[in-house]
Amino acid sequence: MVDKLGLNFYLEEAISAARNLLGAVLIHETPEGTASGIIVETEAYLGKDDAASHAYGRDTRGGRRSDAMFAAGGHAYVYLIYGIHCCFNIVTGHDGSPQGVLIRSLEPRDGIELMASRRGTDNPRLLCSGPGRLCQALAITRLQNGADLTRGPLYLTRGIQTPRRVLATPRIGVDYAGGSRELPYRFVWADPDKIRWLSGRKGLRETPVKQD
DNA sequence: TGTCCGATTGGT
DNA sequence: CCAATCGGACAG
Repeated sequence: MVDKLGLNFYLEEAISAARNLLGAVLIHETPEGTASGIIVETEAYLGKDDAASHAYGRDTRGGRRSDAMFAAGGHAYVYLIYGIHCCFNIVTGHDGSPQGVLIRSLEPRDGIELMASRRGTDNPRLLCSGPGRLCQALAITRLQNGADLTRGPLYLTRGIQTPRRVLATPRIGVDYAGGSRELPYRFVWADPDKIRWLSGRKGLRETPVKQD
């Protein structure tokens, strides 16, 4: 178990965090074994002014599904979508500021056999390309909602590689969000060896994002 | 209590 | 293109 990302990393704003999370490694250690992947696709979701966000129109917690988004950065927000799949978010910012980063795709790294078993497929491209798929591959469920990512078996580490090419595109599946629909809050690692792991190829000709 | 629908996925 | 499957959000 190596250098977990610490609290300071998670306190930044969701948009810059979403960009900076590309290349980090998401790891889940379970009794079955350890599974991990390199983050290659993210989306930022902001607070009460972002119509695509589950925190839209909200200033405070209120016994709702999205309450975990109000936690301090470094916690998990996991929710069930379509009654079937889970989606995993990394909460960012300070306590009371509801924002987070949806992890949309990973490049599979450790525990590939375990992930294949959980996913019911050997096709490496179908293991972690998509928010629901990666949750199944890493055994992330609503039990992890609110989990502290700086302590415990679900955590991140700094990756080895640094993205050379990053694109920003509109977020996927938020056509209901009116004016927020077109905001370029989806970030994809667009280098040739990473594109194959993305959940979709749409919008890959959008705004290039300045590198570090 | 009742209705509507989703930050998705997999199969026709 | 469409069904799966269920709980959150909101109207009444």
